[in-house]
Amino acid sequence: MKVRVRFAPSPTGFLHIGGARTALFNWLYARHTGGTFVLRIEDTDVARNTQAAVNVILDGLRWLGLEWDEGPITGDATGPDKGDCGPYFQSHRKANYRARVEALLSRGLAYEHEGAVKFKMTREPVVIHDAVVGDVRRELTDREAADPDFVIVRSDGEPVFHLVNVVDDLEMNITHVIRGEDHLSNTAKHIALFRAFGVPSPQYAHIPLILNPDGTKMSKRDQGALMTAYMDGGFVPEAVVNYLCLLSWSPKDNREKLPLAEVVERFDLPQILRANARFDRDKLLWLQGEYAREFGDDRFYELSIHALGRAGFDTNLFPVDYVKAALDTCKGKIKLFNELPGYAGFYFKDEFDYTPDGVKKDFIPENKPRLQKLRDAFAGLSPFIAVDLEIALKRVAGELGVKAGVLVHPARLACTGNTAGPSLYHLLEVLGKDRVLLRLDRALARMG
RNA sequence: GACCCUAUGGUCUAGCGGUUAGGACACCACCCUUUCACGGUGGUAGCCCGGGUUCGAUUCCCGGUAGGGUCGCCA
Repeated sequence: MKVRVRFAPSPTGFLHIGGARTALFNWLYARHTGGTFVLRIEDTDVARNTQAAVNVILDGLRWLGLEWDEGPITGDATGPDKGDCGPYFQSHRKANYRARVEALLSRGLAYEHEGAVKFKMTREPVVIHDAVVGDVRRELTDREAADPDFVIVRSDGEPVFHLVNVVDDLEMNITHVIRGEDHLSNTAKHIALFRAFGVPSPQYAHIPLILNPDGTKMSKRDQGALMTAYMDGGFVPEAVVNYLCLLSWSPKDNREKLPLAEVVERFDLPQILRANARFDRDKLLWLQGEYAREFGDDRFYELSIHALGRAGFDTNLFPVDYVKAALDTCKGKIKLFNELPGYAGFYFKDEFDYTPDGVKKDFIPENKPRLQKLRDAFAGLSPFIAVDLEIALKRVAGELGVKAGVLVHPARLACTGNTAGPSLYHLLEVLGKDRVLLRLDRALARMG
C-alpha cells in the first residue's frame, strides 16, 4: 500500500513553527517511503479564516522546500489544484460531508439535536494504536461520560472539524495521520467515526509539541512562533529545516548539521521521540551561521543583496565587482542576513554616525596626530591593497612606538562608524583610496 | 475535576541491567587575532523522588511529583 500523508492546517492564524514541523515530518515520511504528501486546507471556520493566512501557509511551505504532491496550487480556494482527490479546500467539499452525515443519520449513528447533528459516540474505551506513542487506551472523561455524543454539524449547517477531518482522510485515502500530540485525546472520536463509516482507521502517529523556552505551550503570540518571523528575519530555510529535524528526532550519531536528503533516508516514525521539546533559538542561530558560512558565492550574494535591499540599500548603484568584493569581506562573519545592513552598510553610504562607545574610546585627543600620520601614509600608497595597507599601518605604528591596535581601532571607526566589522585592511582596499581618505579626513575634523 | 502523554546537565539529545553517562547549543577561562566572527584547548553542569524486581538499576515494574495535552455548535 502506497503511503499517503497530509498536512491539514486551518487558515485561522498564520503558519506556526509547530505546524511547520508537523508539515516537515509528514513530508519526510512521504519522501522516505516514496509516498504522497497532500496539502489540505481546513477552512471550515468561515468566521475566522483569512486569505492572508492561506497565503502564508503556501508561501511558508514553499520557502521551507516542502513541496506537496497533491493540493492547491495557489491560495485561491476556487483556483487550480493538483491531484485526484480534490477539492483540497474543505469549504468546497460540503456535498461530501452532507452525504456522509445523511448516511450516519439514516443508519441511526447520528441524530438531530436542537438543529445540530450529533454523533453517537461509543461508551467503551477506545484503544489507539499509535506509531509513536504506542497503544493508548482512552477512557471517557467525567464530562464526556455525562454526554459522550458530540456535534458533527452545527445548527447553522456547517460541519465540524472531527467530521470533516475524518471524512477527508477517508476520501483522500490517507494511510498515515502524522499530527501534533494535542490531537491524541481526540483520536478516540476519530476512530469511532471511521468505524461508523465502516472503514479501518489510518495509522496514527502523534508527534510531540514544540514548547516555548520556558516550557509553556507555544501560542501564536509568542516570540518566534510564527514562520514569518524566520522568513523575514534573515534566516535561511536550510537552517530552519535542519533545526526542526533535530527536535524530537535524532540521527543518533552525534551529528547536528546534516543534509535534508540524509534525513529523508534515515527518518522513520518509530524513532520519533515522545517528549515535548523546547524551542532553542540559540541553537537555531548557530545552525544558521553554519549554513551562512558555507554557502557558495552566488547564494551568499543573492541573500545579502536581498537583505540590503530590504533595508533600503540599492546595490545596483554600485559596480558589481565592488558589491561582490564588499560582501566577500562579510562572509563567515555574520549569521543572520538581517545583520548585514548594520554590518556592511558603510560600503554603500558615505554619511553615517559613529557608534558612541567607539567615539569615547578611540576618538580621543592623543589619537588625532596618530590618525593624521596614518592618513598621510595611506595617501602615499599605490596600489591601495590590503597587504600594503597592513605594512603601512604597522610601519606607522612602529614609528609612533604604539601597537597596531592603537591605529586599527580609530581607523575602523572612521571608515565604518563601528567598532566591529570586516577585516580592516580588506575593507579599506574595497572602499578604495578616495573614500578612505575622505572618511579619515572627516573623522579627523570631528576629533578636532 | 476527569482522561491521556511525558521525564538524561539551562536547552536539544546519545546510551545502557554493570559505562570515567557521550555529543551539540549556551555559559566560563585560556590560545589564535587589527575588531567581530571562526577555529583550538580546557572547564562548570545531568540520569525528578520513593518503593519493588535483581548480585547490581539512570536503564525494567508500581506509586508520587512535575510538565504538557484533551474534555467546544474552534481547528
